[in-house]
Formats: sequence, structure tokens, C-alpha cells
Amino acid sequence: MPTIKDVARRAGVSLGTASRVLSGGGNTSPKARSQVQAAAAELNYIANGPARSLRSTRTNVLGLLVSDIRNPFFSEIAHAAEREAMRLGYTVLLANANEDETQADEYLRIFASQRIDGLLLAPQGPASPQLESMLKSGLPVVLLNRLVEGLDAPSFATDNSQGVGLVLDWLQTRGHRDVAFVGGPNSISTGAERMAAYRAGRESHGINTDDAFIDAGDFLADGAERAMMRILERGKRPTAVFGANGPTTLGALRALRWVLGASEASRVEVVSFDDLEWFEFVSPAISAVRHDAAAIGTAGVTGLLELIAGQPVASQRISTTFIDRSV
Amino acid sequence: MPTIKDVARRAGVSLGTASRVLSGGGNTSPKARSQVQAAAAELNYIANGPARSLRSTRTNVLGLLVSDIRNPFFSEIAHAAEREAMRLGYTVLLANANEDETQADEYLRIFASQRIDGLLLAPQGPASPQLESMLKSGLPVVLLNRLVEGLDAPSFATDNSQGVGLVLDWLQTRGHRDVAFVGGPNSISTGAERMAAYRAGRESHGINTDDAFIDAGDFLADGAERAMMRILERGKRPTAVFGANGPTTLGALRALRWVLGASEASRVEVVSFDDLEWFEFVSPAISAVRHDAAAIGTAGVTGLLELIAGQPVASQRISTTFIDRSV
DNA sequence: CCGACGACTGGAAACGTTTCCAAATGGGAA
DNA sequence: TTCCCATTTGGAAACGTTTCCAGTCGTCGG
Repeated sequence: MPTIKDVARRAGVSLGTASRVLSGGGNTSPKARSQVQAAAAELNYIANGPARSLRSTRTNVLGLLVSDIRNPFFSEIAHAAEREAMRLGYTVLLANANEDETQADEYLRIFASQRIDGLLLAPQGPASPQLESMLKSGLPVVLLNRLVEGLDAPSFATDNSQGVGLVLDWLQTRGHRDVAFVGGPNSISTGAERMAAYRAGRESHGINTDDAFIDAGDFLADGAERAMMRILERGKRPTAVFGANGPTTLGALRALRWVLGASEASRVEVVSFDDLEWFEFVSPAISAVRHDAAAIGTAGVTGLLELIAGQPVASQRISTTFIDRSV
Repeated sequence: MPTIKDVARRAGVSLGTASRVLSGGGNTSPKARSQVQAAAAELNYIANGPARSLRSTRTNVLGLLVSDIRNPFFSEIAHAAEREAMRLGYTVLLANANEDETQADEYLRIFASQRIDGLLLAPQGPASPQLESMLKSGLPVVLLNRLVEGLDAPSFATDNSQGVGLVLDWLQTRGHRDVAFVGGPNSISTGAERMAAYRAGRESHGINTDDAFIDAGDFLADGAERAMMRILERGKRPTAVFGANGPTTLGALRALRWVLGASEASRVEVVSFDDLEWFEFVSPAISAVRHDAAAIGTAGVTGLLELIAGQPVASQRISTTFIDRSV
């Protein structure tokens, strides 16, 4: 594999000049530029990233830690973030925490070892010591979608209470009183915020405030299915079900069909925080709060790069829209 | 940030000894080991990856190039691959080609620059010059799910003709004659293979061989929707529709509902190559070929590491199962 | 008791860049 | 012409590791 030395020799310039041309910086004459570029192209030279990173202490790599890439919401974020990063000359190292703190920490160590320039974090639960120490060491970090208590990094997150408000309004106009709410873990800010907003808004929207209609899972389908089962086992028969994220709605739907049977289940209206592409095909169609995952990913990268550049960055709340699929 | 020098000094050994302890190789005394490890822990030392890579010419990073991470099939592959790689001490650099060859090439360059140890490839279409040159330079590569003509790398792929066979059998027992087939691009091996297997099997399974019932999209929902529209515009009224991958089935479903209306559309049975989690909720429920994305991802990583270790690796065809959701 | 061999260690070179510094070159003003 | 300044250049140091090479030390066999 050709090195910059080969390029320099072939271009008839010194190693330093070749470097200045290829890495963009410094003053170079047009003549040197063209010669070096020609030589590089002829040799099919590709700079050695590790060497470059070692010397310059910048890697042009961003770390992205999500809880589960299989959740469409996160894959959308990842996709948008990667695209934006690429556009700005950065690469994204993706890690799946799998809702598991140990694994998240392991990835953080790998990120640290790779000397990433910045970190995009869609964390679960509280800040780990590993994360704390990376923050303290000055690594630029932004939070995506979730907040972390006592971690002062700019965040780019959905406006949960606004979104829940849209659902509450809709429930009211549809005349629902007995509504089941299947939430997420209280340890995750999105879970806590959505739950809190829902509970706070029930009464003013004419919704039964019996807490037996409420249960929480783990934001995954299986856990949500169990949560929905528990509500039904308590003898509650809701006319509407509100799932607090995509996988949760899926799990709730499964439980409904399983316990009540398909025809009975189809008399229950389902509404979801997170809009999935297939909601239109379910009968009755599922209405949903749509939040803009792509916007979160893009804004997160933009913000992180500003942070890296040393500029101050303000947190953003990204507001949602409601997709009403009721007849 | 502490370097290995700091660790060595604190442990009271030479730099060489510290390195031997921390990187596992070489002969070291128990005493040296414990001292160095203690010092490293106290200083919270994390090795500088780029420096390590520069010197050792290994990065412990694998590149994974998929066409679209938002496709659940690929996000499942990515998840499994990442998990397996992590287990074996490797990190995965993920790239989205977006079904766009230019972008794929750009990522390949980035991979080359990062000096990845190996490449997992779920490519679109033919091999690009960039890919060719990387292969020629000796980079270990395995193919996931798709094959590439004239690229002799081991592949780990779904057995498409076996899967299509399952669908054909099912169509026959359900008594369908007028079946619409919505395929994918002919330039992608999966698209071509599924289409070929379907056409070849029609006659023997009592299916109308009129090619007006067949059209192809781009393996994305929008393109498939248009393809299905074209079939319907030709005046064809199938009793069953076969979508050649997940997004394709989604698009076909949209077109059906759009053109025929919901009630009429619900008289058409839909069957899919790729099983999605929501197929059970559609009415009538969608039956599907399920292929094991996780197995592909895991096997791909295992195979790639064998390749890196210089062992011979054999291609695998991974067979599918059929999920029959008809009443 | 001596020699040889093994385990272990310290020191230094090397990996491929970027970046600093000093020197060279050129052009314009006096 | 001479001087000065700005631009460009070559050379060398440095980044943090791994790995090679000699050498030291202790041990064991003869």
C-alpha cells in the first residue's frame, strides 16, 4: 500500500509539502498541488487513518450509542445521523447497548480507545461512572431523545408532553373514558415523561383516573405484552389503549388479540406514541404521534460538531404531529 | 490522558514490559503483570487505538456496508453482526449505502482509510472498481445475503429458490391461479434469483404464466407501490399477491388498498418473502417466508474472522421457513 | 563448579502521518 | 539594485504504540 512518501517522491516534492496538499491545510503552490494530486491519483493513494489520527489527535469519527438498532425509531436516527455526519466529513461508529448497562459501558470504553471526536448518546437510565469519566475528560457529548439526570450535555429530544397532549385531545374527542396506558420504564426519561404527562392530563380530558388502567413494560414488545396482560387480568376492559412507544404498542396489540380474540380486540381503538408504517393496515387503523427521528439525528450531529468546534450549543425540544387514522 | 509511558513509570517497569502485559503477548513475570495492571487501573488507562493500529497494522475494526439500515432485515443483520463481533473482540463500523453506488464507493474509501481488518458486504448490483481494487489488495471480504457476479468472496445468503418454492407450494394449496408478483431489481442477486425461481415454478404449480402479472420495483416501498399499480393498470385482478421482500410487500399493500379500496383489497391474499412483525395484524393475515437475518449476520462475522485468520471459508446457503397465517 | 539455556527485561527502532521551524524563493517598493 | 515581506518549501521532530534485539539473571544439568 502506497504511503505519502511514495506520493511525495513521485510528485518530486518533499514529504511535508505532500502532506500539506493532501490534508488541505497550509500554503501550497498551484504547481505543487496539481503534481501531488496527480501522483496520489496515479498511485491510488489512500491516507492511513490511524497514523493521521495519532499525529493530529483527531479521528473524524463520532460514536453513536443507541439502545436497540432494531427499533425503527433508532434506525431512523442512526440513518439520519450517519448521513449528516458523512456530509460533514465524519464517520459514525455505531453501538447497540441492547438496553444493557454493562454492554453500554463496554462500548464506551471502545469508543474511548478509538479516540472518537464526539459522542451521540441515546442512553438508558442514569449516567454510568464510565460515562461520567469520559464527560469529565472533556469529550463532547450530546443526548438524543432521552435525557440523563445530572448530565449536563445538550439534548435533542421529542417534546413528550406536547405529544401526549395531542393524544389526550384525540381521546377526548373520540369520547373515550376507560383508557389503558402501557408505558415504559420509569428510569428512562421518555418513559417517565410520557407517563407523567398522561397521568397529569387524564382528569381534565374526562378520562378515568383509576390507576389499574395503567401499567408499564420495558419499551420492548414482550414486556409491553405482559404489562397489557396485567391490566386485562385486573378485569379492566378499556375502550382505547395508548402505547407509549412503537414496540410497546405492538406488544399491547398482541395481548389484546390473545386475551380478547381478534373480533373483540377490533372494537378497541389503539393509539401510539411513535408512528409505524403499518398502522394504516390494522383494523381499526392505529392513530399515532409522529415524532421526527430523522430531525433528531440530524440536529444531534450538527449540535455535536458545534460542540466540538467549541461553540455553545442549546438543547432543543422537537415537537410532534398527530396522525389521525380514525374514520 | 495517561499513556503507556505513565503506566510503565508508575509500575516501575520499562515501556516494553508494560506493553507486553497490556497487549497480552510475550513473556511477562507474574510480578510485572500485577504491577502493570494495578498501575493501569489506577490511572484509568485506555490504550490509544490509532497508535496501536499504526504500529501493529491491525485495527480490530470490521466494516459493514448495508443498503439501508432502516430495512428491518438489515438492522437485524447489523445487530447480530455487531453482537458477534463484539464477543470476539472486534468493533463494527456501519455504513448505509442507500442503494446508491456512489455513496457505497465513498464509504469503501473511508473503510480503506480506516484500515479495517475485514469487510462485510450486503451490496447492490455489480462490483464497483473501488471494491475490486480493495479485494485485489487483499482485504478479506464476505458477502451477506446478496451475491456479486465475478466477485469470489464467500457468501452467507438466504436460499432464495428454496424459499420461493415454499411460497409456490402454499399458493397451489390455496388454489391461487392469478397471482401477481412484485419483484426487485434484476441487478441485485436476490431480486434476480427470486424472480427466476418464481417464473420457473409457476407452471408446475398451476399458476397463470401471463407475464403481465409480474412487475418489479427497487426493493423499496415506493417503487413497489408503483410496480403494483402498473400491474393493476394493465387490468389484472389477482387473487393473491407475492411481494419479493419486506418493503416491497408494504408497497404492494398500499397500492392494493389505494386502487381497489380497503374492502376489495381484503379479498386478496398477500404473501411475502421476509416476515415482518406486523403481518399477523393485517386482515387477512399475511403469510411469509421467514429467513434468519440474525444467522446471516453471525455466520458472516464468524466466516470473516476465519478468512482474516487465513483459513479457507465455504459459502453457506441458509434455508428458510414458511409462516402460514391463512385461516 | 561451570556452561548453557530459559525466562524475562530494558532500550531503541519503526509504523505513517502532521506540524513546527528555519531556510529559500519570489516580487514589489524604495 | 537592494531590501523587506509574504509565500512556499524541505527537513526533522513528535504522536503512542508494538516489536525486535541484546542483554541480565537465575536455574538446572553435567
